Amino acid sequence: MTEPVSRVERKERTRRAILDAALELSDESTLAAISLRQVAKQVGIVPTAFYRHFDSIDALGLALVDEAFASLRTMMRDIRRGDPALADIVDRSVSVLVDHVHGHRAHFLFIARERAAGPPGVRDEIRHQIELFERELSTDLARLPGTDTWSPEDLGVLSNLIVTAMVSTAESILSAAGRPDVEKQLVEQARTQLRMVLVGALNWRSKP
Amino acid sequence: MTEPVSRVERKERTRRAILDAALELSDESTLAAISLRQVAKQVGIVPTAFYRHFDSIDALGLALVDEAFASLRTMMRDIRRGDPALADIVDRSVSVLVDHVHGHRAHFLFIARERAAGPPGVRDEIRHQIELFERELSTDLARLPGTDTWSPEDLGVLSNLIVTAMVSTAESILSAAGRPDVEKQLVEQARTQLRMVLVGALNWRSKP
DNA sequence: ACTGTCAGTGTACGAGTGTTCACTGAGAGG
DNA sequence: CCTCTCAGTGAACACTCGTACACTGACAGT
Repeated sequence: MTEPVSRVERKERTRRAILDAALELSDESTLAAISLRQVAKQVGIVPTAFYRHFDSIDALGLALVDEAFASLRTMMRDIRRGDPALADIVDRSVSVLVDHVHGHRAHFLFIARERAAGPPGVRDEIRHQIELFERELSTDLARLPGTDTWSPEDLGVLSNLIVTAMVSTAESILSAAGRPDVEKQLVEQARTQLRMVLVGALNWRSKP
Repeated sequence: MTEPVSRVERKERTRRAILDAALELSDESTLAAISLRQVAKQVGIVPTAFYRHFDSIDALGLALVDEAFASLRTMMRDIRRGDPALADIVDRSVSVLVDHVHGHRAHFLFIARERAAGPPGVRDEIRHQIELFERELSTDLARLPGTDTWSPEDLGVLSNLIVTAMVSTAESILSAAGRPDVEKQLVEQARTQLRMVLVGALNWRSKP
């Protein structure tokens, strides 16, 4: 079963266990309210051993942010993959988002919490990553037909609106866990909102 | 100066001091990470005296939520007051929002944090209050001309989108404190987003 | 003037906190 | 084989934490 246990491999395994433990504890509390000792107890190591892997809880938080956004990036790739048929781009985007929220529930929960309440460094990093998403979306939108008359500024503004709506949708879905009817309604709402925004976009002229 | 100090008045004064202290401490941390003793020290009372006013930190949190949303309600009234001239309703709404964010910075900061990371009871209450705002906005929108063809569901969806965007704007402005140029840009972005949504709304037909 | 109420005090407790330090012992490299 | 590295140990430190308890003394009602 667990035969080849090299030294570095063992260390990496413990590191993972620490990350998972912190993620699990973040379910019920904030990172700022989690103690190094709680994490250590959950992992099954002595508190001081924690320092072999991270300098502080804050550093652990930054590592978790990296991890969470790495999985978000694969989500974006999933959305872009395949046809850019404008007709069902909305349905496709929303359903991929919902799938990822379910598949990476802990990560989304962590980001949602720490975005507002995490240590300053963690908050800044999350804000920065979300900003990167907006920029990516912006260049994607620029490739769409009908956006010729748009100024780059307006494209950015639109991207921000869409990303904000999707972040909000993800957070709502998280808090609707275990109530499939509520979730279904939220998904339908997200679809409608995207369509509304799209209708607005198609009738928009920059510098009106 | 401080002549008429009746008993109940003294108590109320201490209660206010506790609320203010908690609000101030929330600037740098989450309610869940704030200790009863920190609050007591800041107020200048002994820790056990805290219980004369609140059963727990959570109860304090709920009181703060009530207070914060009371001031938000006056904001809504400010927006509604006066002419419903559709032309400058956007500019008016945004500028009132910005004014209130500046005038009640601590309250907005508190809500933004606790909305995502507060104790469950506090989170639920905030969510509920925001939902009430959406409903209010929904009935306001229904009074606007051109919404005849709208279904009540779509009105709710649109309200949610607008409220979400405004909440996000408020949070962004909070984190842009001390950088007037960034704030100016955010305000302009909020205006543009509302206009985009409005354009979408005017071209919308329910059940397309 | 006498008395009851009650906001605030002071002490004490057991439990949990981050961080230090010297340590152990299994795996890696020569 | 023998040494070096280093993930994890365990005791000890000087705190902070929430809460229980008996208390004081100024105000309010009679």
